[in-house]
Amino acid sequence: MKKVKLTLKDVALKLGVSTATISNAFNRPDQLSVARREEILAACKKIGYHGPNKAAQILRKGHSNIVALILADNIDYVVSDPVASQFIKGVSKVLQENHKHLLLYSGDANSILDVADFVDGFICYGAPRNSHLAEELKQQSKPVVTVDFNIGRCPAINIDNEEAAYQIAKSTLAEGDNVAILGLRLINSPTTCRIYDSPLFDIETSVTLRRLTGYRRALEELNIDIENDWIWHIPENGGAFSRQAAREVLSCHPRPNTILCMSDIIALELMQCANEMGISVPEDIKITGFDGIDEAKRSRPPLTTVSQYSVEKGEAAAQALLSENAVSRTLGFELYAGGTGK
Amino acid sequence: MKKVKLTLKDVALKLGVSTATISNAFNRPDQLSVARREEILAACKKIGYHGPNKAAQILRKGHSNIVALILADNIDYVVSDPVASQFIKGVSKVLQENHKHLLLYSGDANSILDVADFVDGFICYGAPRNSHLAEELKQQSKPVVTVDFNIGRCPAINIDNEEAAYQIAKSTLAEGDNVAILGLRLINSPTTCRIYDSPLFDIETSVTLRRLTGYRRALEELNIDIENDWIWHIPENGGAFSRQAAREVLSCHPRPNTILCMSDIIALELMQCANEMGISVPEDIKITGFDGIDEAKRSRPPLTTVSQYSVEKGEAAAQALLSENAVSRTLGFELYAGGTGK
DNA sequence: TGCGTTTTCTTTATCGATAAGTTTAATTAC
DNA sequence: GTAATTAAACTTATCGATAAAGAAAACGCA
Repeated sequence: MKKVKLTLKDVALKLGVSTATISNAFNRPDQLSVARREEILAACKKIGYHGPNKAAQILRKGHSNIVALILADNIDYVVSDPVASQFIKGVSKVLQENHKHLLLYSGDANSILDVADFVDGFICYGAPRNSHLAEELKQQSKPVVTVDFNIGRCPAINIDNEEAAYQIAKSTLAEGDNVAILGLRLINSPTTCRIYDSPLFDIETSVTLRRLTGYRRALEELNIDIENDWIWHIPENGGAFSRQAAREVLSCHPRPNTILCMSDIIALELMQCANEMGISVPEDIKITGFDGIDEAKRSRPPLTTVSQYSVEKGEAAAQALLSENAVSRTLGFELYAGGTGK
Repeated sequence: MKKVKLTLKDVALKLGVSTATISNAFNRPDQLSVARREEILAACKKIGYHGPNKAAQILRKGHSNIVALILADNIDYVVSDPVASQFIKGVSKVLQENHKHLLLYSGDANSILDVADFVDGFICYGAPRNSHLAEELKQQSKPVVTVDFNIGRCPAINIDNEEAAYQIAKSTLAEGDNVAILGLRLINSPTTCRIYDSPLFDIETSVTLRRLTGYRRALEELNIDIENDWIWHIPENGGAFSRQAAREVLSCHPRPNTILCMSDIIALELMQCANEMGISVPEDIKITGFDGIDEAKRSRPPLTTVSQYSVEKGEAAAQALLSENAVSRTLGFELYAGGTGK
């Protein structure tokens, strides 16, 4: 058994035709007779030539069928987050249908230039916290689609975070409520804390700040005041960070009777804490989440939250990238009336 | 602003040196004087040349820094599965540390030949159900690491599924128990059902069959008989399929007092069903899971299960792929005594 | 000064294909 | 039967780099 790698040239030589003909047999059937084509393909199979080398094709053709999905956060964090997972699911589904491959790329890494030469485009999920990367994205000549933020010159997929937050808050709150907010990534701090007077992130790139705006609008309409020490900043959407905020807020005197959480993970952690501390939901405190992950539906009582259609978001992003003249889209959301908000 | 793509040649011409020198400036610093190198690098930055084209490098150098992670199941399913997510997390961590990129590849797709020409190696997570792919893997000339199964000629990362299942069963069961098993992927059926006399999958490639063997060993030691109609097959580790099995098993007369589940997802679904039906855990039935996902620890009562170190598994797989002379490894596990098994 | 060695840089073949442009063969037209 | 047209195959420049081998300059040492 020969272990040598066969090339187009070898095959051409062996079959006594030109390399162009072999190449055409594989990618341009109209350039040669059907009989010859089948003959060649059969011969290739026989001698173990599996088709043109992809690396060479990438160079020559200028595209690779690889799409890079840039995750603003660490990959290792993102895959554990149900919302992001669902998004990836949607992306990968559409890519597979179109015979494209998915390169998972962390925005933490230095630069997208590492892959820009060979991928066919970028989907960027979440505003990069690395400003360097944001700049590179803007200057990309390859197609780019942004999700949950926009950079102007390319299609963006969003939901109306402000409106969604407004609605969930409005549907839960009642005049006279004593409200706290467990926020996600509001200020530049690596630890969980109240926001006090810290400068907030840029509302242009931060989905969670738009949610805050929505909450505030609802609060205003109900004449409820909320001060900054009733708003928590949680740096990452994970159990440990959320747990600390949950403990703090539940230990307050007086304890708020309504807590708006900017993610389901946070809300679920809060529910568990409440349970451990003997506080009943929703009798003692009302809780709302955001995202609509599966686990929220399995909790007892089920979490009152906003469903984002994360899978559809992924699909929309991938479709936008693959289509020639895609436009930005704002996708819908849906209130999910669980049992924790009334 | 010129929009042309600069090449090594252009740069060389502009700077009045050879292409080789520019190339060396970027990848082989020892081949030219420090002064010249800095001069060149500075000039490149100035004219907007960001370094050698990666597509061309891949062809010429024969490697790409891309590692393909082949998922036996659909990607879209896998990213929603906590165990797989944790695994991916581990893989991506190690790859990032080594400046490699991660290509997520679904085993459902026709063939790995689509990417074999340019990736540096494969990590295959779970035995491919597509036998075609299994064959291709065996014949790969690129490095391959298998996880949760082995194909002989390349390093494999496993845990001792049989022993783990044996231990969790042994620690939970008592003589005289009336036992059912909710199994995962035991027979070739797309629907949830009891296994009856259907032929089981191959124990060589199926982790869950090894778990079954472990359970059986424990049952034998306790003189507990179990018949095939007390063993369910669930085709995928997801809510809907599990729910059906859960309903069925809980509706049996007489109802088993101990149910061994081959995944935490299944066990959690079972707990929820039990709850809805007014059956208490562990008073009325004891339940064990398998995997040790986070949600299992958050459930009430926490699930009694076996923790696999999925993240570590991912790390080990990636390390094995990257190291020259890697060997197969069997990783450890740990019993997690929740409140559902005693 | 002369000869061997080392450093620095250049020349050139090569990685494996594709697509535009040509040539040759086959078909149709009249 | 010959010109015009179409189909089928071939030639070759090119995609953008790298690495081996070679040339030139600089250096060391008697």
